[in-house]
Amino acid sequence: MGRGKIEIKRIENPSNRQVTYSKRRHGIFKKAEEISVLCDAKVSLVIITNNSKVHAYHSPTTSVEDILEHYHKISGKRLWDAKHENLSNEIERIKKENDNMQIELRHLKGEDIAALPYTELQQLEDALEHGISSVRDKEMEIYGKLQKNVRRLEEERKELTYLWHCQHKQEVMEGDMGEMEGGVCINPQDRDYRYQIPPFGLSMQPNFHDIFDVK
Amino acid sequence: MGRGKIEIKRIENPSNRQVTYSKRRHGIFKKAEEISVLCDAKVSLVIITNNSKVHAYHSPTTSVEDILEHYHKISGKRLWDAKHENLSNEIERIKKENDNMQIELRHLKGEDIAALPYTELQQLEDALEHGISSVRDKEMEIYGKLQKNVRRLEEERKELTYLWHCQHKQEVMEGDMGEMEGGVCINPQDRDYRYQIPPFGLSMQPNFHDIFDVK
DNA sequence: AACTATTTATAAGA
DNA sequence: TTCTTATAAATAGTT
Repeated sequence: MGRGKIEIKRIENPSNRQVTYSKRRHGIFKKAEEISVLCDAKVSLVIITNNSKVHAYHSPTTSVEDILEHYHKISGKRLWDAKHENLSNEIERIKKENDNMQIELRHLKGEDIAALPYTELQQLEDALEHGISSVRDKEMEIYGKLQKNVRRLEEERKELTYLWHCQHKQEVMEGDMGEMEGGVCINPQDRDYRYQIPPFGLSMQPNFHDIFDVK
Repeated sequence: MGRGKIEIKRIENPSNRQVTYSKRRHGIFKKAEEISVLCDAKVSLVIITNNSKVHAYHSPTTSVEDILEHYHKISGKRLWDAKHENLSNEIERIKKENDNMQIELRHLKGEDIAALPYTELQQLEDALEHGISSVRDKEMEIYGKLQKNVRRLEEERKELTYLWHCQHKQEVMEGDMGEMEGGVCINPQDRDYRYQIPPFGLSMQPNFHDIFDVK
């Protein structure tokens, strides 16, 4: 039906193919509508081009879902039932896993253990022992780092306090009799923490973050 | 396109409708195949008559599922009904829950705690302390019941041994001088465990099940 | 996007 | 039903 007969095989020229697609799509959609009206039938027509463009026609009173549902029921093929079943199975599986974990958790927290046999109680006790010792190890480790941090900060504070002390003395002396050579005026070996509260605003007390940020 | 032009509206005469349906179905299926071949497109065409007969054409290389999947993705319409979405959502939710529990469990078992802040470690320790004390309470309770059970069985054994003892004596006496009145021959107050191993086959040792089945 | 020669589909009749 | 055939409709190639 055209100026010439064509062979039914892939049209290699892309623009020709595109033109033919447009024309024939229009045609087939019209046919689809006509058969649905004339013959009182439900029609679902979906076309996907090789560039993944989708064109679809569905007879007015019915949704895609309805038609496919019907199709899938009658054809006996499982379209999405399989998926549905898979999902359901997975939910079952995960829920079971969930329940087991829930039970284990509750047991570890000492709940719902009334009905447990003695041997399981002992296993539970072992697990808890192991857990608590791990946690305590970790706490000790953190505590150790904390102490090291505190010591380090303490050292720094002493150093700064000492330096401030020297500086102060020097300034006083400068006021009296001019410059003195060098900034160090006390033997470093002898230097010690003589000023409990540093007289400058900067607090040398290690704060929470300094202490706990130990990783 | 026929002997006369027809109006596109439902054909009321059922046999005419049926005839037209057959002819046009043949026509549209042919068109569907042609467009799929000529234009290298995937086609899904499903027709359902008002008597629920289903006729379908699908381009050869693709299954219904593929086309629907594609259609669903690209059109953004929901081919999968609410059920599916609900199932998917539930899976997501449960998986999340699962993950959280998994983490909590591992923590309680002393695993993966390296990166935990100190405060959480302390909470963990508290939880473990609480758990272990519950478990130990329960163990003690069971132990108590066990002891009570053992005592009870011990009592029963004594009783039976005592009774056996009387019976035995009586039988011996019967053999000598006939029947004696009553079965009890020793003051119950005085009865005691005089026979370490009962001489009958029935062992009075409480078995594992007797002891541990204490709920 | 129109046009039109030709093919194709099909309505009505047998 | 199915086959036939006159005719409507679709469309290939062209402009």
